[in-house]
Amino acid sequence: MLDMKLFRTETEYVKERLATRGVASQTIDELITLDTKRRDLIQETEQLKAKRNVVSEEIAVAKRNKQDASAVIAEMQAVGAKIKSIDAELETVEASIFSIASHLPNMPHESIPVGPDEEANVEIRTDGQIPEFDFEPKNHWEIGEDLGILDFERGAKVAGARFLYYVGQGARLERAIYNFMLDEHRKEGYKEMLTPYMVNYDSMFGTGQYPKFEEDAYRVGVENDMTLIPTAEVPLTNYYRDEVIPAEKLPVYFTAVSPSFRQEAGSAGRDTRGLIRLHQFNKVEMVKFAKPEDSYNELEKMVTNAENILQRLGLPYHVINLSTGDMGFSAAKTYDLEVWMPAQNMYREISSCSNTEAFQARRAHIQYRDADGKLQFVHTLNGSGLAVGRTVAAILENCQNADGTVTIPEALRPYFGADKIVKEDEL
RNA sequence: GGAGAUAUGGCAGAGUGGUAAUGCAGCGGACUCGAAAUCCGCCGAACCCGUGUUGAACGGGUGCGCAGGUUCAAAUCCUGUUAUCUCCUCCA
Repeated sequence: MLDMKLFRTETEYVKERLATRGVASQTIDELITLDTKRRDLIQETEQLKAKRNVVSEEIAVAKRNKQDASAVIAEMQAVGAKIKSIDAELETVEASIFSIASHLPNMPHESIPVGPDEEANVEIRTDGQIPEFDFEPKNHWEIGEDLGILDFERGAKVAGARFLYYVGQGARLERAIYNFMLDEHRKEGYKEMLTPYMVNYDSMFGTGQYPKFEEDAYRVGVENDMTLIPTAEVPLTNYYRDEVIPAEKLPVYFTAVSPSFRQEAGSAGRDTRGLIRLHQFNKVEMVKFAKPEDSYNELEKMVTNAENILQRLGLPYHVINLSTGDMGFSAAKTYDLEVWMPAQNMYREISSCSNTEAFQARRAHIQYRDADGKLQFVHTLNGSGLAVGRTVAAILENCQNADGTVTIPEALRPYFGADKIVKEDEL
């Protein structure tokens, strides 16, 4: 959520910045009209309430003195009715303001490329050696199925398309990867957490998924409305919802592994095979709460933390700065890490690190007291470190051998307990 | 799942229809070489609106877990709801 004051005071600037994210300037005009209306109504009702307070005191005095107050009371009944009708009107105006404001995306940071879509993204740097094969490299799902460590067929039977079983060494590889990632992040100062996998509406609102993207999430429960988390960012960021974080604790770093549940509405037909696009996948997440003046420095450090995982695993990748058109709803600036996938001969997203500035903090009411003791919104950041399923896919493809086995990256061997994946017994 | 209790500033804690006590903490001062203790004073209920400033102030409204309702007037009465605690039930 953006600061209403900004719309009033910096109207043209806000219009210009939000236009880069596809927000029509009429929407801002409408918002400002409603805001003016709101403030007029507030003044109107508050004057009447001030009168009511004064007269109520007079009535109290009269009653104490056993005097008749029925004439004044009758007069106040009319005032009360007027207040009620103005307040009702005010309520509808505020509801309109809320429904517009809560659907507006964050303002993009000055340093990001302007453009309508991913074509405008800018590559920042590349790292790692793209592997050369003296054989035709296989897709990761072929490798996984041939080795008997990924079972998509039975996943589809038991749950549906875009679900799978990891089998034997596959399950062990997944576990090795997220244990490795969590240990790395713990060393970098992140507090390891385990979070709820279902959250309430307010939490989904706080991080910006709701109300605009309700169709992307899995809603469960009839009596009490819960949502399966689409990312651990939601429970981690909402940890401090409606709280004031003591300034000396900032910055706060959290990390957690969790499943992420996504409907993938609108991506029918894309990435229908393999580990790239699933309704349920594991992800190690990083979340930070920082003072505004530190948040962009913290973003750079977070990207470094995600890159470190790829470097330790020896996976080639590049870092891109997302354009205004490709960025997520809550983000002011986002770096994506894309890992090289040999079989597809292209980079695929494996991490996304964003600074949302005060956008989420304003929705979720997460504050701290600055040096003057004033309440300020913190800045929140989130990043994947990394998507575990896609990491499995990248390892299978980049580390595959001609004989169909897969070599385990050095850093993972203590976690995996072997140096290569060999064919599983048939089940 | 059933029954009961509780929810008020940073903390503790009064307030059963007339418009949020008090204590601790905090800030300033007196006393003191200094501190503690003591005494005096101030401040404090996340917020919103207006005038003003740009991080001075003033005025008004709101605010007692949350959302509604009754009333001229609600922390107080009514309804719903959430969280916590205790007991029962169930369970890993």
